[in-house]
Amino acid sequence: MEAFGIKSEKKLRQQRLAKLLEDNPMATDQELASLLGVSVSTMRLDRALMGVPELRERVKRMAQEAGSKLRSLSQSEIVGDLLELEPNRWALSVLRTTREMAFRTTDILWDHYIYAQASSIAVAVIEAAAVIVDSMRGEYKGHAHVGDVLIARAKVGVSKDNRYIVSVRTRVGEKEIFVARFITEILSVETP
Amino acid sequence: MEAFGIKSEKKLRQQRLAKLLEDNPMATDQELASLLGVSVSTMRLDRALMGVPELRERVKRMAQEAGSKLRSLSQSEIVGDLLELEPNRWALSVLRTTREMAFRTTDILWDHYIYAQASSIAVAVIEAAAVIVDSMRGEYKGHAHVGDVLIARAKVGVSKDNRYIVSVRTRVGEKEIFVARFITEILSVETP
DNA sequence: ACAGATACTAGTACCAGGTCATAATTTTTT
DNA sequence: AAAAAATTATGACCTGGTACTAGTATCTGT
Repeated sequence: MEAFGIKSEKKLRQQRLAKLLEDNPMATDQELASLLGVSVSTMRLDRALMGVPELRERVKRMAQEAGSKLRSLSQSEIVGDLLELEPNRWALSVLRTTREMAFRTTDILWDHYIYAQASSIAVAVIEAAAVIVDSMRGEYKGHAHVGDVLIARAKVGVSKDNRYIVSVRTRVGEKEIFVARFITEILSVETP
Repeated sequence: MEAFGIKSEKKLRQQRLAKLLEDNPMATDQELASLLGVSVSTMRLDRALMGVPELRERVKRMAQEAGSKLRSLSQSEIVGDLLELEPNRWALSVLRTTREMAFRTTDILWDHYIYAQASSIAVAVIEAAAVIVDSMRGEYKGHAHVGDVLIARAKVGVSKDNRYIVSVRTRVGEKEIFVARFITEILSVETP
C-alpha cells in the first residue's frame, strides 16, 4: 500500500467510475478503463465490487425504466398512485417527486405536476368510462420540493346532470400546498 | 406461390412481426420466430427486409430515446415549443400532440397536457430567473384530440410587486379550447 | 530485509444474440 | 418437369461481456 491512502486511491477511482457511468451509462468497459487509466480487468473488478451490471444490462434497464417512467408520467391513467378510492365519493393519491419534476436548477416543483396529480385524481374519482375536466380553479399555497411526497385528496361535491364538482386538496406532510376545484363531465358518447 | 395470396402471407407475417415488436420490443429472434411459427432464419430475413435492427440495437435506441423524451417531456423548461417571445409582454408556444397524451382509449387529450403547456408559457413569458405559479383559474372550452396542434398564446397583464397576471388562450386551429389566467410570482431568493 | 497483504494486469474458456454469406430443401407457379 | 420463390440450415465471425486462474507490482508491519 502507498504510505497514505492507496485505499482511497481505489475508492476515488470507483467514485470517478460512478460519475462516468452517470454521465454516460452507455460506455463499454474498454472505454471506461481507458478513461480511468487502468486495465479492463481492474475496471471490471471495480464494477463487480460496486455491483454495477454490464453495459447491456444497464441499457436494458434504462429502456425498461424509461418505459415505466413514460407510463407513470404520461401514459398512465393517473399521475401518482391511487391509494384509496370510494367511487363518486372520494379518493386519495400519492405522488413521489423526483429531480426531473423540478423547475430549472431549483428544488421547487413545476406546478403542472401538482396539477396533473390533482386533475388525474379528480377524473379517477368519478366512476364512468370517460370523464373529462370541464373547468377548474386552483391556488398554490406553497412550494413543493424535490423529494416531497404529495398527497392529494379528492372529494366529490354536488352533481348535476353529467357534471360533478370535485375538490382536490394537495398537501406535503401537514402543509397544504394546492387547493383546486374541478368541474368534471361524464362523456356519454364519444363526441367527435 | 399459393393460388391466392401467398404474397400476402409473407406480408401478413411481417405485419404480425411488427405488431409483436411493438408490444414487446425486447424479444429475441428466437422468441419471435417461435411466436410466428417459422424458423429463426426466416425471422431474421423478414426483420432484415423490414429494416428492423437487432435486439440490442433496439434496446439501445429505446434507452436513448427515453433519455431524450424525458428531457423533452419532463426536464425541459417548456412543455411545447416556444415560438415567439416578447419578455414580459406576450409569447406563443406550439404543442404537437401524440397518442401518449390521450385519455384511455379515446382520442381526447388529457387536460394536464393542455394545462402544462399553458402554465409553462405563462412562466416563460416572465423574464426572471425563478418564476412560479401562485394561482390560476381555467376553463376548457372543448376537447383537443390526438394529432391536434395546440397553440397557446400568453399575454402579460397587470403587475404588482413581484406578481404578474398572465392570460393564456389555447386553440386548435381557430377553435379555442382552453382559457386560463395565471398569477405568477417572481422568486427573489431561493426560499427554503 | 523479507513474508504477506493488497492492488493490479493478463490471459483463457465460454456465452448470448446476433451478422453475413452460402448452400440445401421445400413449396409454388408456370 | 423445370423454373422461381420462399424457407431453413450451416458455419464462420463479432461484441461485450462473465468467470476463473495466474502472475506481477507495490507497500507495510515487524
